[in-house]
Amino acid sequence: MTRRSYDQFCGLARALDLVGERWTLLLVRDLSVGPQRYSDLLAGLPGIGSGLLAERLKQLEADGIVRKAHLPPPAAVSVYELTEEGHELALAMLPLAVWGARRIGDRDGRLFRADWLMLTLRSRFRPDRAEGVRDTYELHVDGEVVHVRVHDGRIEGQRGPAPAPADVTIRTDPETLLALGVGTLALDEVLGDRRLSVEGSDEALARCLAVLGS
Amino acid sequence: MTRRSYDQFCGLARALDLVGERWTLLLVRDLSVGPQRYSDLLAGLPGIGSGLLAERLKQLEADGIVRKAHLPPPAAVSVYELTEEGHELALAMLPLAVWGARRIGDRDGRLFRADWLMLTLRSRFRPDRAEGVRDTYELHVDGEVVHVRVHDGRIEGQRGPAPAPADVTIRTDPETLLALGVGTLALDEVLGDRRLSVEGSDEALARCLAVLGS
DNA sequence: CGGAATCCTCTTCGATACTG
DNA sequence: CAGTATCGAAGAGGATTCCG
Repeated sequence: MTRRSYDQFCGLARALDLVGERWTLLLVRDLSVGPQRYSDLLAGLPGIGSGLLAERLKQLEADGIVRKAHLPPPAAVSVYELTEEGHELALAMLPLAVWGARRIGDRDGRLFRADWLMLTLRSRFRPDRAEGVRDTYELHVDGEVVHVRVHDGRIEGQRGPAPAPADVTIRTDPETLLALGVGTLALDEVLGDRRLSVEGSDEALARCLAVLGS
Repeated sequence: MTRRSYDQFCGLARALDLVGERWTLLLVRDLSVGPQRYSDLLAGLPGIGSGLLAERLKQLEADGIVRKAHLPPPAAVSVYELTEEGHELALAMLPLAVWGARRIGDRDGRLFRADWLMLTLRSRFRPDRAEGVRDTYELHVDGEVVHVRVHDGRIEGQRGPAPAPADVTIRTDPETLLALGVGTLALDEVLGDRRLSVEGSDEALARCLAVLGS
């Protein structure tokens, strides 16, 4: 059970030794939005197979990238979550995700989950424009809801609807949102379009645009 | 010969479909320093196996990341080089390389090549401090020589010694240089140290430090 | 039912040998 | 030198079983 290694004194080779195997980075992606249970991870990655998921999680745990946490009763379930190192990794793989998003082509029947867009959304975040902003933006895409909270110059995504009424609510489709995320489409180009609809005060919308770099 | 795909409408999954297989990103790394012949690539990646190298190159070529070029006579050899897309990829994988470099531990007998440090070196480059700088820095590490040229606010690495006398020449060992590259060690900490020696005018050295973010 | 370990088949990898 | 061909070994995928 000794893991294969490139055995090179090189940062990239080392990173690939740790997280270069099949499924590993996608696991980190899914956990980067928030803790997940084993069965949620399994369901969220069609094709992985239970044994492989268990093995990958064990590796990530051994490497200090993922940690198992137990939610207090009455929930009393155990979840997997990223460690601090894991969150640094999630940040480091962002440019790769953006590179891929620019070459993604048409949807073409591929699986889609709204929380994957957290990645591209995070990549457009401009901390320098977020000073003093404390907003919640809700996103409806393809029947799913996610929201992001901006506060203290940071951005944080979550699955599901916002706990309190959102400052801005955006409804759109995966293709449009992805194009916005990678910058091949500007938000003003689709504002009056049927591909996208927006709710919220003009002020909040202006902040949203600024913070997300449009 | 149909390639396996995650089949997800997600930038990261798409990137991994394209370059997530074993050896692929290391190939891109090696080509990011300059064109290479088939046999050089093979020799530079111990363990890859000739068949796999040929297949990966074919895939990368089909995806527009790598291109085959024929050098004019009398050299008359064919080499592989990155396309524009390939160079964008090389840039996008940099943060991952830095993340890995911070977790690389001790050398411990692992293979090392000086040109791999081009990656971490590039990651420390500060274009904003490079205005008007037109320098060449030569690096001697572990018996190998590489050099970087800074001009027009850009940085470019090459294997081998600098064509003209370098403005700054640095001699050090892999561990020290990697630590400098990821920022766990500051250059002034080792300047008077036996781990590192420097040649060049004080002015050139000051520019070198500024441009490489020390 | 969540969280795996096991078994079996198929694909991919790694190493060497071979060819234009 | 630039690749193909071949083949045993390792890894992946899917279903089933086990355990609390």
